[in-house]
Amino acid sequence: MSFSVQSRDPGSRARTGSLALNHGTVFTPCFMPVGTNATVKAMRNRDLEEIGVNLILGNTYHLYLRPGREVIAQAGGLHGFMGWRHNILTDSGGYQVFSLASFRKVEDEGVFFRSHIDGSSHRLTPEDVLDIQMVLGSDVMMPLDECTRPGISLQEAQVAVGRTTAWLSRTSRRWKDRRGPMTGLLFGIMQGNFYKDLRSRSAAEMAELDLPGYAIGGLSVGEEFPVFQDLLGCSASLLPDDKPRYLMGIGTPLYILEAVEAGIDLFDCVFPTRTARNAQVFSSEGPLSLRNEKYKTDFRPIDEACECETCRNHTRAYLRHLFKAKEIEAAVLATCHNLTWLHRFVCSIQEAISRGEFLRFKAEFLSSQGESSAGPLE
RNA sequence: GGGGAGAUUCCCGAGUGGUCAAAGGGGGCAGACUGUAAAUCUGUUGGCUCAGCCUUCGAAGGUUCGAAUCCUUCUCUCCCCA
Repeated sequence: MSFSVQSRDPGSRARTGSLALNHGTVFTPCFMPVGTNATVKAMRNRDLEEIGVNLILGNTYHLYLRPGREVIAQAGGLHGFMGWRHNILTDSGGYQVFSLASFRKVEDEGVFFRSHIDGSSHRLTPEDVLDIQMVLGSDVMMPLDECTRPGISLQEAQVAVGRTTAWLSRTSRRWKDRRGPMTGLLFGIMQGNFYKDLRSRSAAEMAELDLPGYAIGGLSVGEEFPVFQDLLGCSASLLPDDKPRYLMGIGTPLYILEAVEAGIDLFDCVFPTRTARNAQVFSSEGPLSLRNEKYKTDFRPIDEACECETCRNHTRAYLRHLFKAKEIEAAVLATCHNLTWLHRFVCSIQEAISRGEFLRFKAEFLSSQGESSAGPLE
């Protein structure tokens, strides 16, 4: 068994655990920075190592289109290609079925789509997607799924979740047939849109496949926070307790706290890296928009309590200047801060769970984030 | 000394009688961003007692129902010839 629960919070479903992967053991709860194109934007591998990151996310769809599986195969896999010695989880491209909806057509056999880069036509089956991830040498592979937007009808959601489940069976069969000693783990992905019955059915059908881990997909796709909260609680409780649970696509403090409370072990999100490039940074007092005029002569670090390289060496006023001047270093420093800050935040959550004080930690954190606990955190 | 071009809202710059508080950039200010088509995108950017009114297109006069746009004079800038 690659996953084991280490401690449980008495007041919630939160737990700590360890997940043994091919490139090292990951302690959970764990936030994975997103490195879609074989790089976490604005970060060098060494920067990530210094932060303490040992699991990042890559994207099969993007890497398939560019540089292409042949290049990465010749490089001996994605780790070697990008020079990353630690773990990589690869997303399948299921999210692009959602985010690039105007470019694709979904059929039972697979996804037909036009490249967002050059418009060329492609077809990817669930088997193709698994095969590509095996070429990449992913430590955790995600199956092709159909991520749907909020507001679709029950009938549409049924079709999508049925297809996702069927694709997962095919992916699982392929994985079991072809895996060797160093093959990465395959996780299932729950879908079901915002229909609890469908979520329940999806979970039950996934569990029959007895996979090493299970993910919740199709949340945080534009729904209101209470809707997210409700579906998350329900969805997480449907997944097996002895397997890692991965909530896909969340990464703000508030969402992470909700996820951990619901028993989630892994999560990933572009939010910390993207918003850093757009001048928004986390702090213990809530998020800061570094371009704002009020920081013009604010010579304090982003967060007095943060020990990241940015906070140790630079001020808000300097960061604001770099953003205003459109200097590359602005993105580097802000990204470094956000990933460090979030990593420390998740480490604190781990410690709180170990002490059995997760709910207290959550309450204290939320009250420290200014007047609104929900607004600025999102 | 002679000839020519031009002065527009924070900047550049379009506009040549009404639909112009004035296109488009830039800059400024603010907002968004959650399995990355994102170092991106959106809003806003004269004033006020704000569905209306006032002030504004180098300055001052004038023509006209009406002018940033036409006429006169002036100021300044740039280019060419002596």
